Amino acid sequence: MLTINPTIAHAWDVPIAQARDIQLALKEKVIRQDRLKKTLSRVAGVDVGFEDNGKITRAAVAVLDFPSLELMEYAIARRDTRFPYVPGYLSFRETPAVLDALQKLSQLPEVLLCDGQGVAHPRRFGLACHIGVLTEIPTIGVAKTRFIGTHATVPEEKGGYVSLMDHGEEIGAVLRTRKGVKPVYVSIGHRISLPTAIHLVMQCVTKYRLPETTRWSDRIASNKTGDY
DNA sequence: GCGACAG
DNA sequence: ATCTTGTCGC
Repeated sequence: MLTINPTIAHAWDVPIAQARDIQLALKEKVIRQDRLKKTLSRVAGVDVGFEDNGKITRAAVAVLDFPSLELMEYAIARRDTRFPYVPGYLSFRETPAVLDALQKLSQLPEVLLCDGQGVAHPRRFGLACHIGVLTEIPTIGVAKTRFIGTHATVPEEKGGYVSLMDHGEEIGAVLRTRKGVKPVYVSIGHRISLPTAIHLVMQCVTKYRLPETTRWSDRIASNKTGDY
């Protein structure tokens, strides 16, 4: 089951200024080194969607067997949306529902790929970090578009990548998961190093741009087509 | 002051 | 995120 350290648990329905304080306090808890199982057997993806013009937040977690990437289990959770979308504070809008979904799983995943940034964030505490620090599950941020940072031209071949930089600091990697597709933005969430995160994301990719973990959670979170 | 801005 | 059709390219 999912247990959150009461020492770091906090309110979600807070003003932006307080959300910022929470980020500044929790960013110190982020572990940027590998603290995950050597041999993985369960990897998961999490994504969030909305219903009723945004009134309802819906989170979906898809757990896949590793390395076969076959869907093993999934969970969906819905709750009233309480926080607006404000760049830099996405986690305050989406995390509550994500925690609910994780709580429904029969077994927690050994690593979780999140749909958004990890430390590639203005205060180095994006969605993936927030979910990771609260749950202690190793997490990786896999975003479809850039939020902050600059980078050189990304090599065209599959698996090619360059550092995502911000004020001289490496905050992530811009990774070409397939030849001829737009790259994805990978960053540390919690309990994993960037090299390991990049490698793991590639291990979760088959024939599409996005890793299977996020493809499954996307599909489940948005009630789309697909058998599962 | 003027843009940029995860989902 | 979500609203939405056809269309260009491999």
